[in-house]
Amino acid sequence: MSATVDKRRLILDAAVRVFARQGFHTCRVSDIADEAGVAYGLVYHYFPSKETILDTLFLERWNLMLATIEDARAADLAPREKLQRIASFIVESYRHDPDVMKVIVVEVTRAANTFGRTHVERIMQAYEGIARIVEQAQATGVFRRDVDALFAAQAFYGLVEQVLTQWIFSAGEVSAEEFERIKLAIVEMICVGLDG
Amino acid sequence: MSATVDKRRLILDAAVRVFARQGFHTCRVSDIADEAGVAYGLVYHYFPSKETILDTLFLERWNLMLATIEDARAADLAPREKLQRIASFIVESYRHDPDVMKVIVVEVTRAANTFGRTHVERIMQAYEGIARIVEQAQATGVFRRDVDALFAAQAFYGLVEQVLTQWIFSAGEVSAEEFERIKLAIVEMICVGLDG
DNA sequence: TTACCGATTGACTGGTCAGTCAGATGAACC
DNA sequence: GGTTCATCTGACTGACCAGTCAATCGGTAA
Repeated sequence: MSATVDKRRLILDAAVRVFARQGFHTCRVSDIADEAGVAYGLVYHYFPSKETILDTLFLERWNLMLATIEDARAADLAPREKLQRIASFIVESYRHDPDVMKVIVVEVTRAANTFGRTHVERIMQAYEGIARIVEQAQATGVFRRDVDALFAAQAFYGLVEQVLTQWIFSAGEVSAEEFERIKLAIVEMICVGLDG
Repeated sequence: MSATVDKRRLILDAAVRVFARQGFHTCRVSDIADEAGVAYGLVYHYFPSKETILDTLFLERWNLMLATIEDARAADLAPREKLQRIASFIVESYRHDPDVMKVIVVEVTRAANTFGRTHVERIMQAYEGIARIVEQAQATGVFRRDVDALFAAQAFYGLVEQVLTQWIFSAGEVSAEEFERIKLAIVEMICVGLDG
């Protein structure tokens, strides 16, 4: 760790870009090294394996997410505002660094079935945190009681992830208005539904 | 194509199991051949590449899905029943062959970003079909008009996919009651929302 | 019986790439 | 100058695997 540049960080940031562009399985470790402007071997000085890099990237962001969910849950706010905070956090995460969210959604969340049993647990923690918010709202009568809380949490998270997927697919720039509009639309959709 | 066994079909079915178990990138073509009880070379007699096998599996099922969506849209039913048909089709698809749905959710959506631009288009067709159902329901006043139809379609599909993901995660058997319960819960959630 | 041809076999090849390692660099300190 | 140690370098290796291909099998028809 020098005063000039943190090479470890440099490698992580490069890896995000490469994973987002080429996909985890398709890219080579040398691509990451090149993108970071660093020698091949240095990657293995800081990380024991290619997969560890992906794990690190995922955990850095996901832990922030879990913290946000817990903060929202514990906050003195209406249930709707709590969900709003979480939706906003995820949308802002994408806005600030689309590549990280793309990698998380495409490479980790979806792939968690095939490998990394560890991550499944961490991913579930997010659902459970959101479910707890729903339960509390049901207890106070703000939300209907005849919906399973975990199911509601899945609906919420599923919608958010779908929105990100849509942005990832379209590959074009998303406008500031779109970000703000969607943030509100997500919560509105989940709370009120389609019936007119 | 003999009267005894269709080897091509045998290979496709084996591939589904292998992809679901090991993941597309992680498995070897020889794993597929072994699983099918067929010589390695025969795989390449029927398919030009490993990726083509995945494409074929995806298209077989996705085309059924697009047909179901179009049928539902054109049917003389309440909008809610139309959505119900689609949700039921996907849930039943999972019930009947979880491996196929797992591969589609996990591998194809992932691949759609990195390569296979073709698939993105086909995937979008599903959203658009659902969106058309929503639009029609908005036109007749059954659904609220202040929700973007494509966004509503995403919410619907996102929830369904999330439910599948949950079942894939849990890796245990899902009961018949659970399947029926969830089918209804999906549509209820999308139409009515959480507000009490 | 023979000739033909698609189905089937599995050994082999050529290229790829994750991870290793022996050594270079340079900063800090004596 | 010399010693030490973390940082850094990139050529190399060993394993792996998608895809090829020459050979064999077996059914059909002349």
